[in-house]
Amino acid sequence: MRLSRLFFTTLRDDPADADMASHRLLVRAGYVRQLGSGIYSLLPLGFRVQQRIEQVIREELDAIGGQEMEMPVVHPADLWRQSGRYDKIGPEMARFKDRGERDMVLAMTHEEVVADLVRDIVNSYRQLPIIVYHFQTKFRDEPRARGGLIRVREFVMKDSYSVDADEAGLDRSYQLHYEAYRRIFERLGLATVAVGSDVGIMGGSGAHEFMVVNPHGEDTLVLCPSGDYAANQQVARVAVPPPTGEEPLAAEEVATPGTETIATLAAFLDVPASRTAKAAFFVTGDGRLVTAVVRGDFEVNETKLSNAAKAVGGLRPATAEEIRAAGMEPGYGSPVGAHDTLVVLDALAAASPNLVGGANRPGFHLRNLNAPRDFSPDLTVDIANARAGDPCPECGAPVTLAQGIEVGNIFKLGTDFTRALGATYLAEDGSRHHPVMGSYGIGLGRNMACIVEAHHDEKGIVWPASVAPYPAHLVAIGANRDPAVAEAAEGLYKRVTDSGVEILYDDRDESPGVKFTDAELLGMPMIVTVSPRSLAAGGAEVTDRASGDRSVRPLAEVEAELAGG
RNA sequence: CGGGGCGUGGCGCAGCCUGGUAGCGCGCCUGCUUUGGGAGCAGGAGGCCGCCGGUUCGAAUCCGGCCGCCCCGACCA
Repeated sequence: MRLSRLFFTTLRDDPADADMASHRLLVRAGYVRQLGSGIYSLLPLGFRVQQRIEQVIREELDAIGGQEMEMPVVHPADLWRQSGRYDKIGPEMARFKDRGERDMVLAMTHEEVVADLVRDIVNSYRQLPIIVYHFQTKFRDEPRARGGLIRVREFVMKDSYSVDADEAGLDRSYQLHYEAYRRIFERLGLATVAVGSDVGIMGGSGAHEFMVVNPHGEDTLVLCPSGDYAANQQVARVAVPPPTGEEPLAAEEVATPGTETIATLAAFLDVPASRTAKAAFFVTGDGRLVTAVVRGDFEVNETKLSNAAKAVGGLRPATAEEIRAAGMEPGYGSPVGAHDTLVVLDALAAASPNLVGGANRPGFHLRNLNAPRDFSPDLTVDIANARAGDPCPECGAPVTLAQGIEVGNIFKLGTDFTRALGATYLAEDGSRHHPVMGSYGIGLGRNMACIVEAHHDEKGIVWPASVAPYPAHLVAIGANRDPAVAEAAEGLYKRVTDSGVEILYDDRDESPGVKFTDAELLGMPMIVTVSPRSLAAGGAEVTDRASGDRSVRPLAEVEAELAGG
């Protein structure tokens, strides 16, 4: 591709609205342009990178038996009503009516379509298992786009779906994807950590997210330094140490004026926050009051609480009136004497005797609070939010926290969708079952951005060879005043191109400085310079973009290497 | 949705406070010179100052409303 013809432009200045390196560089180097908030065009260079990422994914999914297909972007709303998600999903799903006044949606994902196809096509266990996938545009009306290509509203995603006869089959398909994802991200040059994650609106029995550690990441990861444990903080377990053997003491009320926070309470009584109990109050989407009790030195993890309480429609903080209506006092609250509320006690708090907790009377707390003696929890489960330095739930070493960007995810869906859509198959013994599904996603643009995050320097992008839009960038210097340069560069370009290998060729009438700067900004793995100087030295100067190593090599040798792919 | 910031030529910005009819750098076009690290000289093109309304003799500038974009938070396969 001749740069003189390429539809692109480089920018000398950073765009004002770009914060992240990937955003800055992809715009400056002419790979992408923004059209609206969270909506981007891929220019020819960016599109080629996306295609190369796509090809890596395609190869690895084909290798585990995946079959590529394509499913529609626009779905009838009825399909989503059948799965129950039409009402479950909020305004992030775009909805519209077609000319016949029929409700339609822009698909955020394709579980429904796969389940619908399975319903039509699969009759027998002999047809299973199946892995299908496609690369398709998604539109999700995110509340806030951010970080350039990191969180956008319209994007191309690879989504694959496994359909198996039973849970054991799902486990195999899930494991196949897990391993394929490892290989994919390895080939893309992304260092990922697979973390256990929340299943969210998908339901299902298990999920992992493949995360790239990055300070701009939107998720917080809990990582064991020895690699024994990695989880999204949303679901990260908090270890419960063995009982101390401390005997429960008699509860006693103590006046604690003006201590509505754990910090003021601990200071007033001169006890560590870890010897207090914190009550937090929420209301579920269907109007139930949930009282969560964690140790005072922890925060409530709302995801874990919401899952434990099976909160329909999520949780919102309760109002003071709602708390008082259940017999509790904001700022001095505990489940002692409470009524009409689901009490969820954190496992660590349950294992911590003699805490200071609210007396449900303004200005008073209770010393030596102990469950179930002083109140009866409906549930005793882990609902505390993991902190840096907490012991790893596997090995006990202190965990660290890091921010991460989710570059891929895998979900065990189970039979929710096939059940809802009424897809069944006949087993060997003639019994009828719902196929078991899994779903697996990778966002292409986000991966492109993460690759740039991981592979750039102060001069520009440094593409890994696996995804570079072109393997090499040929720069002709002084071609318009030295016919030998023009002839050598044109000849090299023509013969390499004729061999079937496309490279970038800077044939523009620009100064050497501009050409070198652009070549480094654009980031092809190899920069080949042909100039009077290089010819005098015996050929073309070859620069490795990543290492900066340079050498002058005979034209024929460079040509052979490029043509050889 | 809450908080903050920003909207002036393709890009980056100044001008706004204190109203008087728009400027700088880069880029772009033409010519000459230059040619291994974002060249020089000369000439030139290009702006509904986000939109609507108001105040005023006069608005990029002051006032009101709206729209858009970015960041933090809320939210989130």
